[in-house]
Amino acid sequence: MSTSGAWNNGRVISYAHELSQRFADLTGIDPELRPATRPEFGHFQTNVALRLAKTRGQKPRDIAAELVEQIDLSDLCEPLEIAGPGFINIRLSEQTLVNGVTSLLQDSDTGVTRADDPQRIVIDYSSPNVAKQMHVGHLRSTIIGDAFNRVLTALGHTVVPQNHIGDWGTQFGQLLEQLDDEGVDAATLTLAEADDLYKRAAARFKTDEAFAERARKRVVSLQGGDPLSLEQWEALLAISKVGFNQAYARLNVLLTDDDLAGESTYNDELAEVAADVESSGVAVVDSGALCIFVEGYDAPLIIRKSDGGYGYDITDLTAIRHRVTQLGADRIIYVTDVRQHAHFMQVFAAARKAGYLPDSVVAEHVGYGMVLGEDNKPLKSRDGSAATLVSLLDAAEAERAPEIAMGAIKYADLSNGLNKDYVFDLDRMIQTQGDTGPYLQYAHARICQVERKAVAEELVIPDQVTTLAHSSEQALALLLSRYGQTVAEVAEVLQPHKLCTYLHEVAVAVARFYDDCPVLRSEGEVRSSRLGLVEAARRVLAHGLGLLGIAAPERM
RNA sequence: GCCCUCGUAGCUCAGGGGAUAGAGCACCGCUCUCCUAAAGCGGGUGUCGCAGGUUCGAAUCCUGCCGAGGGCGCCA
Repeated sequence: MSTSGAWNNGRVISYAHELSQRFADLTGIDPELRPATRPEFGHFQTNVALRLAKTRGQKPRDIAAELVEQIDLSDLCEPLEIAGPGFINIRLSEQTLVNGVTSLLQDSDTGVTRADDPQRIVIDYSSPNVAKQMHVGHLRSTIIGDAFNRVLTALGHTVVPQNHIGDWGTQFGQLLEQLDDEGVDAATLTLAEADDLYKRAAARFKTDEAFAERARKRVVSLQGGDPLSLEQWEALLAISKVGFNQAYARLNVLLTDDDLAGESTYNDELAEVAADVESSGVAVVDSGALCIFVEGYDAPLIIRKSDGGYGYDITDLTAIRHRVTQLGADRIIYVTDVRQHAHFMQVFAAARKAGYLPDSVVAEHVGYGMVLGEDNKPLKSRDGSAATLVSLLDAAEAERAPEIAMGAIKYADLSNGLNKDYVFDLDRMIQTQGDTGPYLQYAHARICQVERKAVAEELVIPDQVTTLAHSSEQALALLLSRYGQTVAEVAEVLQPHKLCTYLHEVAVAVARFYDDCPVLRSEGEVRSSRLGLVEAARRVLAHGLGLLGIAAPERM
């Protein structure tokens, strides 16, 4: 690779990677190549000389001079410069930037390179509760998980989404009793009506002891297979799916009914798993309950409750076993509320102990923070319960066209660090100024406009560029060359905001280029190259927004 | 009590061993007979919560403390 320049078997390669490799070959250490912190420092910088100074016992600037003498980057770069205490500053040549944009234009994957070792990756996300409306928390899980799905798929992995819906909890006893008491046929309800009915049932459960007793018994009979109860349960499931799918369609997420794998899925395996961990000695009976104690945690996982029932600990454990043995997962990603972090860490540890999660399989919990209202408290609806997902989508669509509104909401959610809470500020997120979804969409739409006019003038959108003389052209070209690497990083660290930050930088560079460099009013080779550059930028924006699940409209 | 996360500009947040700590918003100017001004350009702010330590170098790593939020046996 070290002599292949900007090309690698026709695939787009990262300059950062290439340069990094050459310094590593020469020095034997990671050069920690970084984008330059200031434009006058060039395009990239490395502190490798500073870091070698210690072991070599030489002055950093002397080492830098030595390295600059030895390394040959003339096929890619301008002459290297040594600055400050011993930094080596690297500036790519215009020809290198030109080649980079051309290779991007000729790459059907827009610079995203497929993984060498494609994996089967299970992502557990969305996970709404049956007979309840989706709320803000599900919004986050759904769009974050959807972004992971798209990013990992783009890198060539096989993603197996698992929508772990809450379809088997104790709430069903209350629901079914309430249905009977009100004489309601579950199949006739909407999801919102079912939600209301559940709220009435939950209120009664707290105050009406006779009702509570009936509800508890009803759970037992449902889980014992009572045909009438099962029929009602299935009806609730059916109307819930309708509601979920409406929300997924509006959000344009990839989930389908094929991805449903609710809690009830594992019901038949629970007794077997309990028996297994008990006989292997991984689980022990403590205070009447079957428990797995994990080092570092005071409280055990409750595999089987003292009353003989099963809870979520064993369901999650069994789900891991299923995902490893049946779904063939190499990596499992859970996208849930950050408050469940300790729970999943404990479940992973227990699963390793029980032999359900081999060391070869990576399990990760990605926790996200709360969505807050203007008052900095969890976002609530009028009645004090958590705000529904539908109400948020409605509010946004009242202000903007659907694909802009959804882009605004998704970008606002994905562009913050995941584990932080954020305030749902609709006015801010729908603006086209600032670090927002609509700003990125606008940058894309503007490029489309230029291209439409070009085509109307019977120009062709080229698949190569030949000259990039202006600093705004070069800045954009350099940024575009970092796209594939950025996507790969997001896949590794599971932090979508890094892609958001990158795409915002691209949009800013596009806007600046747009102001500085007329495309259609330029001529000849310059015009052709600018059309090519703008097309490369359009592809990166469209592709990147696509990975975030955000539409890239051609007009706004 | 134990554990986790967070504390960076007036506000919302990036950055997580390296050069003068960056964006966006807000505020004040400037730029359309010119591809969408839904934009761009210019203008200035910081005890990086506090105190020690490690290092040639710390916002970044370590320890302690302060502050905010969260989690800790039969709910999910």
